[in-house]
Amino acid sequence: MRKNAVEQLSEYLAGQGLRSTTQRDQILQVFISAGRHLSAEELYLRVKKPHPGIGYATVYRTLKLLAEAGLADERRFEDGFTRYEYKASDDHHDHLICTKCGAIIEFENERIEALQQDVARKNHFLVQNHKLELYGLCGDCRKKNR
Amino acid sequence: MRKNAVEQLSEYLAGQGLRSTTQRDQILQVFISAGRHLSAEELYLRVKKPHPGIGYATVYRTLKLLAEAGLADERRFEDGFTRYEYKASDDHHDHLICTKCGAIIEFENERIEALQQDVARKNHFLVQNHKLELYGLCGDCRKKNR
DNA sequence: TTCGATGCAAAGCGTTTGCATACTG
DNA sequence: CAGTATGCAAACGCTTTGCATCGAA
Repeated sequence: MRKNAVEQLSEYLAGQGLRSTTQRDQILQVFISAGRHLSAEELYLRVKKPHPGIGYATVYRTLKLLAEAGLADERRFEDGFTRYEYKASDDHHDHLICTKCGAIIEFENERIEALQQDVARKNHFLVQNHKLELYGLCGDCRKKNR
Repeated sequence: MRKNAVEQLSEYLAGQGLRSTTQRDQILQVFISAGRHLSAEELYLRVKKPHPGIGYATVYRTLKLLAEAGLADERRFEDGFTRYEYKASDDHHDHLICTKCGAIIEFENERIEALQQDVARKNHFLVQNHKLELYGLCGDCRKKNR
């Protein structure tokens, strides 16, 4: 866990005139330690174990908050629901997604990003954000298929 | 409109033991002539004008059918609902999406696709499909912003 | 003590489905 | 005729919201 994620949240909250709460801290900690690409439901279930009183809505609200605070990225994959991932400061990456087992592999590729900028420039477009997903079969599923 | 799209649908239906209906043909024709990236609702509204009797569900069901028949691509953008686009046989492309006015610009870039294959190969991954979306400001909106 | 945050349940919203009826093959 | 397709409305699944209560500042 990044050493000052909780602080980063506190600062954001303070700056917005919002309040720090135990629930928000609990959710943030579980979120960070739980691994990537969680749906709201997955996070809710994980948070619920140590903190049974927590409500579904609070998880949703906190996740949106984390996204606003720059601590989480919100992504919709093709499975229809929104997943969140903890956002380390400047670590941008894209995804390989196995259509059979659901595995999600991350990758980065600077050359692709550079080409994206070329495309944008040619279209007088200013890129703020992008999303690249490759759907297919992961190594394991390819083996099993044979 | 591609000259034999209706035939292509008929063939698919026949092959699957399904039936050709006037609604399916009407929806397909409106879909093709209506331009790209339609949501089910947009298509429903457009089909409704000339064919008021048509039902919402039929549009949804037909759209899924067209996707199965290979005549349409189903995509979820970040605005939360599914959009469909008419699929010319081998015309693959990606999207620039303006976060301000909603404009969708298409592009193709072979070098990016080649690099995607490299990434996949390194991860023992077999790509079946991919999705690249660049979100940002289009030329018009950049001008207006100043 | 004020006003934002929480938890619950209900509402929203796009999409899907059950069912009686209409129509294709 | 048999069985699929349609249209309507109700159901769905994920997400958001209203409201009374709780708790941070």
